[in-house]
Amino acid sequence: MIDIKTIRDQAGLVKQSLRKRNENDDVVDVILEFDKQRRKIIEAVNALRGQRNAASKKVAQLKASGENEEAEKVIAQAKQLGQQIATEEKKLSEYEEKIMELLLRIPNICHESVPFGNSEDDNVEVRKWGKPRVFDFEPQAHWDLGPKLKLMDFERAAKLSGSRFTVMYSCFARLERALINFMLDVHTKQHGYTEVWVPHLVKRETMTTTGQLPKFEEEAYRIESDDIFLIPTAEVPLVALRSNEILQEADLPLRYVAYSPCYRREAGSYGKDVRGMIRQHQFDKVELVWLTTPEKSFEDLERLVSDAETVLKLLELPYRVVELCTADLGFGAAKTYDLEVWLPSYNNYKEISSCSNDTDFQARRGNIRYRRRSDGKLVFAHTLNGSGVAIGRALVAVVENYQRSDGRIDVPKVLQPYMNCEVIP
RNA sequence: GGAGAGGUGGCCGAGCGGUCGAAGGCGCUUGCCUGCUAAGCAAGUGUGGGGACUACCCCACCGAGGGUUCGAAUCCCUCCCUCUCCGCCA
Repeated sequence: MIDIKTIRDQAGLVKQSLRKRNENDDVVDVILEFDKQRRKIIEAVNALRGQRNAASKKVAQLKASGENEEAEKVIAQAKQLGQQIATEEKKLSEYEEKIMELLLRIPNICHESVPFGNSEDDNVEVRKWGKPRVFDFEPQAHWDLGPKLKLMDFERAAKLSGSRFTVMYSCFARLERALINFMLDVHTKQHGYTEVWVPHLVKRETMTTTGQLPKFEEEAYRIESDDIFLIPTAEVPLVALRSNEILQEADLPLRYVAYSPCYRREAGSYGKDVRGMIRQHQFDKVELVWLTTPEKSFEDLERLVSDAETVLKLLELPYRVVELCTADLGFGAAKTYDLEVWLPSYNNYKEISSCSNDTDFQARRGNIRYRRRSDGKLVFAHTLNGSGVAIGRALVAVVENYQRSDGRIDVPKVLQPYMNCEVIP
């Protein structure tokens, strides 16, 4: 959520940011008008309440000195005031609700460094690492190779759960688990993250903190009986972990890493990535989250990206780093880098990690603050999140990039201790 | 799921219808004192919102939301959470 003060003081900037994202900016003027009304009512309510408080005080005094008749008179007046206050308060809460509803649906303000663009085609490649392997045979896509090896089973997954699910057996199932452990170890041991184990079902409030709600409710799986949601990423519980808390500046940055399954309805992506396990309703991910200060957050984002890159480097998977343009930026993000891994089946790079600085957008929604040492003030923290990295897509990348002409798959060196083998199967 | 207890400021903890934004303690800040440190003494120390927009005034906030009342941290209702016991259970 952006600060209503920013809308008041820098309406132009907010409108510009919305337009850069290809969004309508009319909402800004609507909010400004509601805000004007709201403040007018607040003035009125405050004055009325002041009068009533004074009257109540008088009642206490009069009763103490035994002037009961006089007290009754004042009580009658105060009762009148109470009714007026009630009407004004009702109007006030109506405006406040309207403003909050709109505010919760406005995306974060793009950082000035974000390249302008109209679609994902305008994203900017920042750097490349590794060279896509040149095969001396026709490499197979994982959706062909996996079932052929009887290690991936899309048919039975569909029987159990419908489309966009996968069943895996033996070496592939173990590879999934190996990747999870490998990545958690890299981030905890090499990068110093704190490992967190999180709930996969969260409250509406928690989903609102990170920005999944209210705008994208149709994207989430919801358990109706309890109005509780399956997390679409561990970012949700990790960011909200410290909601409504006051942090110590000395403790910042807090850096969390968590493995979790991710559940996404993928509403509206009907034609996309229909083959294989690239786009699933359920997938595993190791997620990185930082809670940091406004002064450091953009610098920290570079660190976060580099931490995610380390995983791909260690796996020796060719990838590139792309900076998202304004039109492709996510709802809560002020700036985002995507990591894209080379996939032979796509003959292209495919997103495997997305690293964003959400600035104070989520912190304001979740009320995550810290006490600033320099002046003792409470300020909203900045939150960063990034995949470190997506497990399912990493598995696909390993399978496709490490395949041999005989259909077997070499196990990347760093995974061998986790797999207890050098080749699959 | 059943029975009971409870949720108060950065923390601990009083208050149970009016002068309570909230005693007391701890912590923190400043000043004094002091070879250093510790102790001691004194003062200060919540957040948010409105308006004047400087040192000022007002309003709200004692888990959340409703209600009773001239007036609620204090009474009533609903919800959330924590703890204890019972039941069930991976």
